[in-house]
Amino acid sequence: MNRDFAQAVYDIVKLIPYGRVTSYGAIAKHIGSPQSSRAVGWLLNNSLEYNLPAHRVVNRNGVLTGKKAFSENSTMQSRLEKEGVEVKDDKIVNFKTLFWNPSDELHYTF
DNA sequence: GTATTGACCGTAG
DNA sequence: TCTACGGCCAATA
Repeated sequence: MNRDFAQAVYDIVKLIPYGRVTSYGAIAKHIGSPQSSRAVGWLLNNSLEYNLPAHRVVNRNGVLTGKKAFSENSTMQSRLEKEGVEVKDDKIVNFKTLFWNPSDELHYTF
């Protein structure tokens, strides 16, 4: 597997603050491959065992497209709601407000 | 080495 | 506003 790519994705996901969310595209863009959002999603699916806050990562519309990847079909939504994120019909209500841009954390500079 | 799949995204009609 | 298509990247068969 492309270790560098995977590592970068995992590191960024780990930086997502409590109660905030981001998108696959934003992560991919921050890494340097704006078109690799699919790979990001794939990697997250394979990193459920890594103890990452993967539930804070959704698609560009704020929809919980990856909820079915979790053990229970409602695990993702439950965790988000537990963090104060309002979820309605599988999508984040205040997505635009809760959205966390990785660029805000300038720890990562490419 | 080729084909297919997947937690996606942007553009065009 | 909604749908369709193509493209991109990593992993698997």
